Amino acid sequence: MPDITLPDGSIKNFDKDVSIADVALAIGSGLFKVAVAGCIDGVLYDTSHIIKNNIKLSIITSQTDEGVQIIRHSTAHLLAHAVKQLYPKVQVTIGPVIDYGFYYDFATSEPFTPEDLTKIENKMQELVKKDIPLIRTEMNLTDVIDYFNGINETYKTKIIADLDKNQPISLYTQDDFTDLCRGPHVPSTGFLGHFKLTKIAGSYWRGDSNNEMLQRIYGVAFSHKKQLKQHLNKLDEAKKRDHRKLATALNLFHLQPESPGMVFWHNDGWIIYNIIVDYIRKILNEKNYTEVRTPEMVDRSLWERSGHWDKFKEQMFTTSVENREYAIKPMNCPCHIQIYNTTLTSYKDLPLRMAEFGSCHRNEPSGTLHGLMRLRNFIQDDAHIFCSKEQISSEVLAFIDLVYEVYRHFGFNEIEVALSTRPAKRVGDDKIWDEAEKALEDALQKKQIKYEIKPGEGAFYGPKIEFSLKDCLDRVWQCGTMQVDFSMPGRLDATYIDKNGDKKTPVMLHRAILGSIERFIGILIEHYAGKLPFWLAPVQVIIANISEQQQDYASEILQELKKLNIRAKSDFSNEKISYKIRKACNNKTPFMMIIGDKEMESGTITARSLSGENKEFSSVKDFKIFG
RNA sequence: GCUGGUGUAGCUCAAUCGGUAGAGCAGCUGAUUUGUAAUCAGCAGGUCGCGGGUUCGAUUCCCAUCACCAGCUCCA
Repeated sequence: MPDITLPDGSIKNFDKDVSIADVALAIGSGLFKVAVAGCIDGVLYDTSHIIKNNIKLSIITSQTDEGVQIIRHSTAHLLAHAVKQLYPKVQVTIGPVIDYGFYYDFATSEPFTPEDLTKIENKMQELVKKDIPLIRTEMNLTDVIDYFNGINETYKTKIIADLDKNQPISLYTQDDFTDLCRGPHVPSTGFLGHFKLTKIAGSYWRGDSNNEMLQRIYGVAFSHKKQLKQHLNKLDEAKKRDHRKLATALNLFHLQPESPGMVFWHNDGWIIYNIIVDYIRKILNEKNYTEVRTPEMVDRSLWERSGHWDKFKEQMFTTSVENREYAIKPMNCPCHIQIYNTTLTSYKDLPLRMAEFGSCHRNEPSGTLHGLMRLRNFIQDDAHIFCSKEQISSEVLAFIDLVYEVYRHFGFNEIEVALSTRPAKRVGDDKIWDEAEKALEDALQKKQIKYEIKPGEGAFYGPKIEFSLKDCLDRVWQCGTMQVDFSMPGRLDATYIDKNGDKKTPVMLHRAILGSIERFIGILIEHYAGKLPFWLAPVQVIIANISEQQQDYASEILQELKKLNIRAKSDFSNEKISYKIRKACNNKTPFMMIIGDKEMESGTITARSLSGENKEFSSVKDFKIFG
């Protein structure tokens, strides 16, 4: 005879054991219709779960986050169900929930086609209409293995092998389809329906590229049609922000097959590039960095000593000249140590901060190249800080502040931070790694920054803090980084003289704020949908005349703007003003100054912002950005 | 690198069930002299990604290759 306490504190009493669904119905039929699960003591259960004891219960509806997660999970099962009905030979593997939806990996010799996707989607809708109940059963391990072997689902038996052998294993059955699953699930397929299959792709069994390839189907799912529609619209909008499309439209750069992963910067793109470099250079000067420039191509022997030849060889471009083998630099660090080593350094000189806008080449796998985001040649706002162990903490802390300051200046507030720890392929002993990882972790905790730990993802010479930004399709790209390196200075014989006159090996901090300048520009373009803020816009002002009579006067205005270091251009073409405005808007130029007889007579200027707002100024000198 | 898809004019996209391609925008020329998101007309523009094969004939079919797109794996 359970007493059930609801979240509002009220207690429902029942004279017999009840299911969560019964409780929902007792509260109201409206709630019953949207109840997808129940939560007891923080654990989620199906609505069919029978309650025997006095407990606290909250009903999970399709309106809540948890409810939507369950809907997505059940939709993945629905997808597998539909696929099995249409293609009985296909084997099912796993189907987890992801942001906005789900995917399901299938093992099949015949890959799915886009036409299949439509067919599968229709079949899924058919199953939704039938409102098939999802029934949970439990079995012991051997029975489950027998069952899946019996229906020739060998991947399922492999998954079961990894499960806890002492726990009963739960299965969910909908009609003729049964899947291994922890649950919970919606009561019946009628709770689903607001989904769309979005893409087909290959994936590896257990995420290992040595394993066989599976066929993955991605989908999005929501509890309401409106949300699904909104999401699909958002994706469409996001595609319009794609930096590759915008860069073509705005004539910023291009890529071509003869040099995959390497950029041809056009004038306007290169202007943006230089503005960014100038800004960073100014910041570095304030923060007491020096700037250097080192060779692009260095003899193999240096890379052997630095450890790159051993750990990084596949990703380096090499070339031979006069029987000597060279590598085009993938990183600047060994070269910076060469400069460091040319002078005898005292502990008083530390920390020594050496920056370079260094061009790096890395032989990235062809399938990973992606616009400006993933290139084979890019320039980093790289620097190496040579310091003593005692100085690590303050340098890392100062750098974290600097990263946030710079990102804010560019208009970014959403920054993801991760700590990547020692990889399998590495140099330096574990004691050194312990110290290095701790140094970074302490700094993050001191700054009270939320971060994710990525085990095994550090650089081969040291752990790193990663600062990442998202692109328009929510893909995360690492930009800034701070890496502690106790190994390379020693390998390349860097030393300093300490207080007692003894030779010591400095610690080296590898750090970049923007990371790759190219990638950062890609993210900027998408972040602003091409409408860069005034200080970054390659063309800041377009002067347009109404008719030919004002052309000379407009030319004078143009010259005045240029004298004020404003990047201005003219549009004196034989077009109507509305056409010129349209053109400037399409080019995302922040301001126009339209010169007609009125302006010529009064000597004033009227500026028009990209959003269409007009403001009058008494002279060019008085012009201030607005809007 | 792996799986699947795509590749036609500067851009966005048609067409040809095998008979060497067409539109809009951009460009150029001319007319128009215009007041806040497209004035009109004309012209020019393509070895149909590159290389083979089949065929009387290939942009179209087949093979190979390169690049791009999506995802996976990787990623400093």
